[in-house]
Amino acid sequence: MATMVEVARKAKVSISTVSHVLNGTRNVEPETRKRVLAAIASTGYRQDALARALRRSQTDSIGLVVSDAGEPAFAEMVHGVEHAAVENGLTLVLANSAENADREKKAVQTLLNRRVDGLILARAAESDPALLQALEQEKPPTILLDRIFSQLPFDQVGADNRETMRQLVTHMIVSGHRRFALVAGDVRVPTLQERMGGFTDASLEGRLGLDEQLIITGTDREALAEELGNSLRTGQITAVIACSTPLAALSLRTLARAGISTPRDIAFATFDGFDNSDLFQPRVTTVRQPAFDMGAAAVHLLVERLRTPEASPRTVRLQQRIEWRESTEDYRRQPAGD
Amino acid sequence: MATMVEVARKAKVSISTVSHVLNGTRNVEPETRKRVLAAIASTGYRQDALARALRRSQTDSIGLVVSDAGEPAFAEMVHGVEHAAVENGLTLVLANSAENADREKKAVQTLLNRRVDGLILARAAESDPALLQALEQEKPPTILLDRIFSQLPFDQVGADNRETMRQLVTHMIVSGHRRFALVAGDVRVPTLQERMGGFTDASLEGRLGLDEQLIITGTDREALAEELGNSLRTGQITAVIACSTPLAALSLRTLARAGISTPRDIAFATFDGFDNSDLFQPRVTTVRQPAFDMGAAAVHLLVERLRTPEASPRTVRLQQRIEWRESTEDYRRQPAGD
DNA sequence: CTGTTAGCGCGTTCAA
DNA sequence: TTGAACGCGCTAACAG
Repeated sequence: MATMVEVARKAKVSISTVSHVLNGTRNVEPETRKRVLAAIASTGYRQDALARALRRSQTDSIGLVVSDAGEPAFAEMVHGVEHAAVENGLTLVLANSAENADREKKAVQTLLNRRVDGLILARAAESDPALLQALEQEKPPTILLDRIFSQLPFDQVGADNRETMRQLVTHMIVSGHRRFALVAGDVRVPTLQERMGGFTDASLEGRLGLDEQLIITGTDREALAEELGNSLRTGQITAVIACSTPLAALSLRTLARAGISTPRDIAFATFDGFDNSDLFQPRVTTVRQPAFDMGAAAVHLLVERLRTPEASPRTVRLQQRIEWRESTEDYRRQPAGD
Repeated sequence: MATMVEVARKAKVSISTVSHVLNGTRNVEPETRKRVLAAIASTGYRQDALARALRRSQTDSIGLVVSDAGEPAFAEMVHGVEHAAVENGLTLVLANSAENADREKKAVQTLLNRRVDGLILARAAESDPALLQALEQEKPPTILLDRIFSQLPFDQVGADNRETMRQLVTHMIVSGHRRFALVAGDVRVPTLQERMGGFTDASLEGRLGLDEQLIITGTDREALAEELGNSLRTGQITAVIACSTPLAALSLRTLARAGISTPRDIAFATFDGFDNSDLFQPRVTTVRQPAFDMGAAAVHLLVERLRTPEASPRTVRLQQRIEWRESTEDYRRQPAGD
């Protein structure tokens, strides 16, 4: 690899001149600039971003830690982050915590060692609280993505999970449902907690009895499926709501095993959901996360933060859209009480 | 940020000793090592990967350029690459070319400027041939992922697209189909070309007439849909095969618009396909790409290449699995000729 | 077993 | 308008 020295020699200038034409950081005689450019072309010189970063103490790169690169919603977020990053002249360094506190910590360490200019964290469910405290100490510019912890002094971007869930459930109550099963999953995850919160809100407003709201929580898929299956078998429940894509898959599978189909026998809705839902049966009513936009928003917040490090933290909540489909349409069965 | 100098001073040793306990690169008295470790902890020192990389001319990072971060198959590849990367102590720098030659070139430039130790490329369809030539010149360790160009002197990993398509079509011919529509899409993409090749192979072996193999190629979605729609309306075709997820979506949508349903009226199969296919109707027969494994394989090849730069290039083809489902099962209509 | 020191390739002051 | 020279933080060769 050619370095500046070779370019300088070839162009018969000093390396400082080369640097300046490269960065446009001071005026240089058109004539000499031309010579330099020619020398660059002929040597195949390429600026060493490492040395440059070391010297400027700025890498023009950001780190992104996602908790599950597998889920489509996260993949879209990554996509959005990458897109907005290049738009802002930033390179993206990606790490995956696989929902594991230890890997998450290591990932953050690695990224910090690489001197990324900023960090975007979609935190793991069992994330070590100490991690965030440590970050508060060192205060590298950090954005929390998707999973919002409201009392934290960080910039954050998420979706209005609680409100959207409230709307979803309210609508279903209005159309006659009274006995719900909410497949909530791991409620240590703030996102899922918010969704559960929205369900509770709507239940209160709709004056649902406690026995009419079955909330299924937990980490173990088998256990979740079994609990759902059992309660389905009572025949009371008229609507199932899943709080994430994996929970939806699990729920649909459980429904199928129990010989229950939607929308004929039961109503069904989910958050996040599946791609191309309108091509397939059952057409599932889905709360779509603006995942791409969330990723992009995180980058924008980060860029802002880099510009004004002392500004007070902001939380951005993006709106979600409810895509109503047949799985919640065909409600005919009325609960016994009516 | 604390530097080695501060750690050294605090531990009353030289910076070289600090470096050596950090990297375990030479023996050091347990006593002094302890002092150093203590100093590191108390200063909150963190090794600067930039300076280290500059000095060693090795970044322990790899660059990945994907052509469409949106498609699930690519998302899975990214996932696989990331996973295998950390396993090998490598950090992943991600870029997206969005199927655009220009962005792809810029991405490669950026990555090279960052002095990544190696490159993994899932190339864009309209990728500039000059790009690869340039790479051959500079020869940074490079792996071509998913889209294989057989005559190129690079390590490559792909799937056995041709063979799998041949099997798929042969099986369908055997079960009685004779009039196919292949939605092939942009056949400049090697992957899609291979799949088309497999279709032709099977047609030959199955003695299909030329009028019995409708191959729909092109870039414009509208045009593809229209051509498929038109040929569907002739009522001759008994099987549609889509060569990628977006093409499958487009095909299913076209079928729906034409009032044709699978498997009742027509057989349907696709490559790549949709997540959780077994939960939804129609249950689509799908050739599943081992995307995660392909990503991981690319990293392994890269690590090998870094170890032995002069070894001759290898091409790895991973096997694909055909997931047979109902969309190809229910074949009753026989072509008029039988 | 430990310390001194010369760069890695750049950006940036200071002087001319 | 240009050049000389220092140092970012680190590794590794050399010396002791």
